[in-house]
Order: sequence, then structure tokens, then C-alpha cells
Amino acid sequence: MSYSIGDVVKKTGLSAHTLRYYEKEGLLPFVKKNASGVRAYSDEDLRWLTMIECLKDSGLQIKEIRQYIEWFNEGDSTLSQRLSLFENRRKILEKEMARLTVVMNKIRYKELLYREAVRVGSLDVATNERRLKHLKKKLFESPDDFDKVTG
Amino acid sequence: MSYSIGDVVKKTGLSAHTLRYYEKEGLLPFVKKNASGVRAYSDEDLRWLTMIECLKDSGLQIKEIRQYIEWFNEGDSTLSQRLSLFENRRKILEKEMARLTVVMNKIRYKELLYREAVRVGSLDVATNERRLKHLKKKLFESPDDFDKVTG
DNA sequence: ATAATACTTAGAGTTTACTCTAGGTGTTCG
DNA sequence: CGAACACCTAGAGTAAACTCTAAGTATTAT
Repeated sequence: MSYSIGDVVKKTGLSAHTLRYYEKEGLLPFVKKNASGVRAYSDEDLRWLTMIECLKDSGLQIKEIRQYIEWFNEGDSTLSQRLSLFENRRKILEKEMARLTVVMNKIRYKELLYREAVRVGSLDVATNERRLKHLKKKLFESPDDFDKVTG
Repeated sequence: MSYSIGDVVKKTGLSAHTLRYYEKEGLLPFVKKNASGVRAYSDEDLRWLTMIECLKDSGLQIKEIRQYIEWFNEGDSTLSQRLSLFENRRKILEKEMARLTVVMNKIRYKELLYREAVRVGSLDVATNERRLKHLKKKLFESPDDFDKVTG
């Protein structure tokens, strides 16, 4: 099976502009064109687009994805480089998730603080409630200046 | 206590450029200047910078942070808007963490696949190993095209 | 006193990943 | 056969968040 750029737009949700841009950036080196220069995407190309989406979701930049595809095309001699890439990415994702957990607690505290402030009609009153002060301590293992902010 | 922009650079790790940029964008409406126009940051200003960092970490854009600060300055009449902001942010962070969990599993599979490929010296051989095929099933609850990609 | 350093402003430049425009060619349908 | 539509390329424009430059003033150290 082969697909026009319009077909791929429908399948992937990417714009035709974006698909051509990806190709220009070296992310789709396998896409064939017919005699009049019209792109014909294969199922393999669609699977690469799925892979590209995953790599983008993991935070890779386009030039890093291009590097990965180049390594893939060079074959088994680049296996260790590709392993490093995924190792690093996994570590970065772990850090990112840890970071988000910390931020989440701070935002959750603010949400509860403002929920109470709305209930009693005053931010100052809510901020000084024992229950919320206690919650603050519970949510922030390592307190920083954050808990002094009144906003 | 008050601090020069250089002091704040050392304390926060932000550049002087960035601090002035934040001020221009309305994120630091309280910073005082002396007779010759030199900024003197207060402890309150430093706490706002901590708050701004948290909001940025949670994914808010600068204009959204400015909006929040404007609401803060308007007092208790904007409590419900601020509550909405934190509610939305919490929901977005939850989605983001769920997204990262999915991506993490895919990247972890790739890492293990390439670790094995490096060990045996062949991506094709590793891809066809029963152990890794089984792992793939375990990691991806809802299989998509991803598991067909060989790269 | 003078050199170095820190500060000021306005505004231009950078990066990333698109996103769109202009001007044109090719294909399909009634 | 001609209108409508999909496609092509090259290149310009956009948004966000900085990042830096230029040209000048003020402060500090020797």
C-alpha cells in the first residue's frame, strides 16, 4: 500500500506542511516520489512517523531524531550509540517525572489553599488556617522559600 | 534587606537580562529603584521569583504568570479566578504525568531491546527474541503501530 | 583620578518547530 | 474540456522565552 500526503494527514493528524518539513529535516529518508514528484508514503514510512512521534514525545529534538535515523541506516555498527541515546532519554524522563511530582505537590497545595480562600472569602484567613499550614508541611518534604509566598 | 541585580543573579541563577525581561513583562511589579534608577530587590521580590519559578516549572507561560500576579494585586475579588488557574494546572500536570508514563515504557522497551542487540551484535536477532517480544506485550497495554517499528 | 565594574535603556538577534504564502504544476470529475 | 482540487518548491513569517548589543551613566577600587 502507498498513501498520498493527504492520506497521511488524515491518518496522523500532522499537517502536510509538517510532513514536508520533517522530510526536509531528514526524518523521512525513505519516502518515494512518483514521476511527477508527488510523494507516495509506504506503511514503513507510517511506522517511522509513529516512531518519530514517540521520540518527540520523549523530548528529543528534530536534529537528534535525524541523528538516530542516520544511525539506524548505518546498521548494526551504531547499536551502542543508539543504546546510549535510549539510556540517556530514560534517565531524563525519570528526572522529569520526579520534577513534575515536586511541582504537582506545590500546585496541589495552592489549589487547596485557594479552594479554602474562596470558601471563606479571604486569602489571608485561609493561609493562616492550621489545617492548611499542616498540609503545607506534609506536601513539602524539603521546604524552601516557596512556603513563605502568600500569593 | 535589599539586593542589587547582581546579588539576585547569584541567589537565583537567573541572568540579569532575564530579570529585567521578567520585569518588563510585568512579573515583578514591586521592584524598587533608587534615585539613579538602579534596582533594589526586596525579600518579598525574591519570594515572588521563587513563586514565578514554580509557576514556570508547572508549564505556565509568562503572560499567564503576569495575569496571576495582576489578579493577586486586585485582592480577594479574584480568588475564584486564581483557584481555576491552579485547578487547571493540576489537571494538566496529571495528564502530563500520565503521558510521560506511557512514553517511559516505550523508551524502556527500546533501551532493553538495544541492550540485548548490543550484547548479541544484531538488532534483528534481538527483536525476534521471545523474551523481548514478551516484554513488549507487558509494557504496552494498548498496542499501537509502535511495536511494529524495528528501528 | 582613572580604570574596571555594574548598572541603565531600547531594541535587535537567536532558537525551535512549525506555519503559511506565493506562484506554479498535475490530476480528476462531470 | 474546463473547473476544482491536490500537490510541488522555495522561502518568509510566527511564537515563546530568552539572549545579546550598543551606547551611555554610576559606583567602586587602587
